[in-house]
Amino acid sequence: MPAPTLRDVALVAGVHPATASRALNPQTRPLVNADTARKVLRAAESLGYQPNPIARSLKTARSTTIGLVIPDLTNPLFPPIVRGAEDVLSTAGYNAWITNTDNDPAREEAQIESLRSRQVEGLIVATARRQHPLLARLHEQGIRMVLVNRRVDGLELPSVTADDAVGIELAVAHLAALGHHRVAHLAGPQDTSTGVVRARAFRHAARDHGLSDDPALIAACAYWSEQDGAAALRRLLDSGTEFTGIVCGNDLIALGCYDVFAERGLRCPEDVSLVGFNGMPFLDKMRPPLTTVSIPHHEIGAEAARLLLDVIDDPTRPPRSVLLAPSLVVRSSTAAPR
Amino acid sequence: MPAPTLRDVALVAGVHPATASRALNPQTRPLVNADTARKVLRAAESLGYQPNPIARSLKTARSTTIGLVIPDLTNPLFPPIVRGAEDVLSTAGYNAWITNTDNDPAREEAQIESLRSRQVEGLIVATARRQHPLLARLHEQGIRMVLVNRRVDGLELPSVTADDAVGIELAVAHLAALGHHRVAHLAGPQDTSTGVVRARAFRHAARDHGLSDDPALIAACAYWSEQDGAAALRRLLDSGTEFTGIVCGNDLIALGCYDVFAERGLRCPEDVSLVGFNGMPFLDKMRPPLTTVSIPHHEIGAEAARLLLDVIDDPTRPPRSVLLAPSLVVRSSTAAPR
DNA sequence: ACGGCTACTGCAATCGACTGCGACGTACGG
DNA sequence: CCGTACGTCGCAGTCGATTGCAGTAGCCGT
Repeated sequence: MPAPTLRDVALVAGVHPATASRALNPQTRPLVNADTARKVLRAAESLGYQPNPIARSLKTARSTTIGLVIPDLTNPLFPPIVRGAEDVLSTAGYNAWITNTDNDPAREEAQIESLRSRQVEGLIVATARRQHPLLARLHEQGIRMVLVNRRVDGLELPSVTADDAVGIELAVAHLAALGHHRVAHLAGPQDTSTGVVRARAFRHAARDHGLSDDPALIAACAYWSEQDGAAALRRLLDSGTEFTGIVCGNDLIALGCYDVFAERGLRCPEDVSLVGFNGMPFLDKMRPPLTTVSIPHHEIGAEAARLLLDVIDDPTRPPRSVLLAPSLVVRSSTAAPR
Repeated sequence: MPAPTLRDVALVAGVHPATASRALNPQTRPLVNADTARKVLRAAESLGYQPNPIARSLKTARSTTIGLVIPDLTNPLFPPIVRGAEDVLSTAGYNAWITNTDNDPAREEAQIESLRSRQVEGLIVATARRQHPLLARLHEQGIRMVLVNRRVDGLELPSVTADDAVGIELAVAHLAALGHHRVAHLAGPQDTSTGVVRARAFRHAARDHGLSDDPALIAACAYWSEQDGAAALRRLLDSGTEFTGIVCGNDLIALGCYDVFAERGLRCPEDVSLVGFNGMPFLDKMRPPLTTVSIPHHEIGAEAARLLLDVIDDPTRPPRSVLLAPSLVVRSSTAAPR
C-alpha cells in the first residue's frame, strides 16, 4: 500500500483536499471550522498521513532543508561543527544536506548547484577561499548564506569564526611566559582568510611580547595538512633559522611536525615547544599531548545555524557576524626552553 | 530571473515541452527526430537549463539520492566510510543524504521516515543494533538497503563488514608471538553484532594460540567509547585478574585505557600491551603509538555503495555480502611481557 | 423581507517534468 | 491510387500539495 496522500485524508474526513490542506497547516487552520479541522486531524492521524515534502517543495519553492558545504568531512575539525549546526536546525524543523567539496572549485560549483536545484533555503559554507567569485555570485542572486571559519574578501556576509587573533595571542603569550624568545609560526595557506589572519595576529603578538620578529621565522603551508606542515618545518629547519618554539596554524600542521621531530631527532618539548590550533579530538593522547588553542566547534556550528535562520527569517536584517572566544589548553608539548 | 524550465527550452527550440522532455532524456531520445533533438539540446545548453529534480521526483517517484544512516559523524570511524560511499555514488549519478541517529531509536525512525518521504532510493545503514524491528519492517516494505559494519539478527540483508574474526586473530597471534599468556579482551557492546563477533573470535583465537581462556579476562563495554573502555578496564583491574596484554573491541576503547594507565601508574607497553581495532586516524601520533587492526574504511563505504546500486539495479538478486580483509598495524603499544 | 456581511468550503489552476494516447504526415507496398 | 505502417510530435492528464477566487449558507440589521 502506497503512502496515504492528502486526497485520502480528505476522503476519510469527508472534505475537499483543499480543506484538508488548510486544516493540516497551522498557518491556515483558522480558516476552517474548528470541528472540520478536528475531523481532518483525526483522519490524518488514523491514516498515518505524512505530507509529501517533494510535492510541497514543488509548489511552495521551499524545502525546510539547508545545505552544509564543507571541504572534507574527514578533517576532524568539521564533524563537531556539523553536529552543532544540525542540532539547532533540527529543533527549528530544518534538515541539513552535507556535501564535501575537497576544495575543488568545479566540484564545489556542481555541489552547490545541486543543492540549489533542490530548493535549499540557505547555505552554511565552510569552504570559502578568500577570493570566491561563486559565493559572490550566489550572494547577488539572493541566496542566503553564512560563512563558517572563513571570510571572503569584499563580501558582506554573516560569518562565525573563532577569534583567531586572541587565540594566537594566547599561544604566543604562553610561550613568552615560558621564556621563549625565538618562536616560529607555521602558517596556514595564505589564500584562506584564517591563514592570513592568524599569521598577522602572530606577528603582532610576537612584537607585543618582545619576541623576535625575524621574518624567516614564518613559513606558510600550502594546505592545512600534516604533509604540508611537515614540509614547512623541514624548510624552516633547513634554512638554519634558530627557534625554540612553534605556533602552528592548526593542529594538523602541528601533527606534521611530530614526524619531522622524529626524523631529525628533535625532542618535544625539550628541544622545541609546539602549540596547535583548533583543539581537535584525541590531542590529549598524542605523543606528547599537544598544547593547543581550542575553539568551540559545536558552538560555532550552532551559531552559524542560528545566524542562517535569522537571515532566512528576515533577509533585510544587516549581516551579523560573531566571534567566538577560544581557550588555551596547556598540555605537554610546551615547556621552558633549555 | 528564475531558473529556466522545460517550457522555456521548448519555446526556444520551437517545439512542445513533451518533445523537449523526450529529446533531453537519453532514454527516450530515439523517439524524436535527430534534428529536433539537436535543436532542443542546443536550446537547453544556451539557456543553461537544469532539470528540476523536485518536479522530476514527484512524477517519477525517484530521486537519485540515497540515505546514509550513521550513529554519529563525530566518531572518526565514519567519515572515511561516508567518503567512500559518496565517491562511488557520485560517479553513478547519485547523491548522498547523511543523518546521525545517536543510536536513539526514536531519532532513527524519524530520520529514516524523513529520508523515505524524500524518495531516497536506498539506505546505507551503519547504525544497526542486533535486534532491529524498524529495519525488518523497512525491509518487508521493500526498501532497498545495505548494512555497514553490523548485521541484524535474522535478516537477510546485504552487508559489508571488515572480517572481524581474522582481525582479532591477527591481534591475538601478534600478542601470542610476543610471549603473552594472559590476554584480556575489552569487548564492545554485546547488543551489537560487531561486539559479539569480535568477542567470540577472541575466545577462539585465544584457545587456538594456547592462551588462558579464563572468562574473567573478558569485559564488555556498554558503548564503543573512551569512557566505557576506561570503565571496563577499571573493573578488570579492580577484580584482581592478572593479564599482560589487552585486545580492545575498537580504538576508542583502547584510548580509554590510556587514561586508566595514567591513573594507575601502569606503563604501556612495559607493563601491559594494548591493541586496538579499526585503525582510526592519528593513532600513530598517540602516546604510545597504538598497535591496531586496521580496516579499509574507505573501501567499506565504497563497497556498500556498490552493493546498494546492485540491489537497486536488480532487487531480485540474492543479497550479497562482503567481508573485507583487515590488516595488523604494529606500533609501540605492544611488546614482550616483562 | 431583502441586501449585505461573515464564515466556511469547494473549484480549479499551479509548481515542473513525464508519458500514454492519438493525430498527422510521409513513404511504401500492393 | 489507396491503405497501412511507421516515424514524429502534440495534447492533456498526472504526481501531491497549495492557494486565489468564487460560491454557499447562515446571520444580522434595517
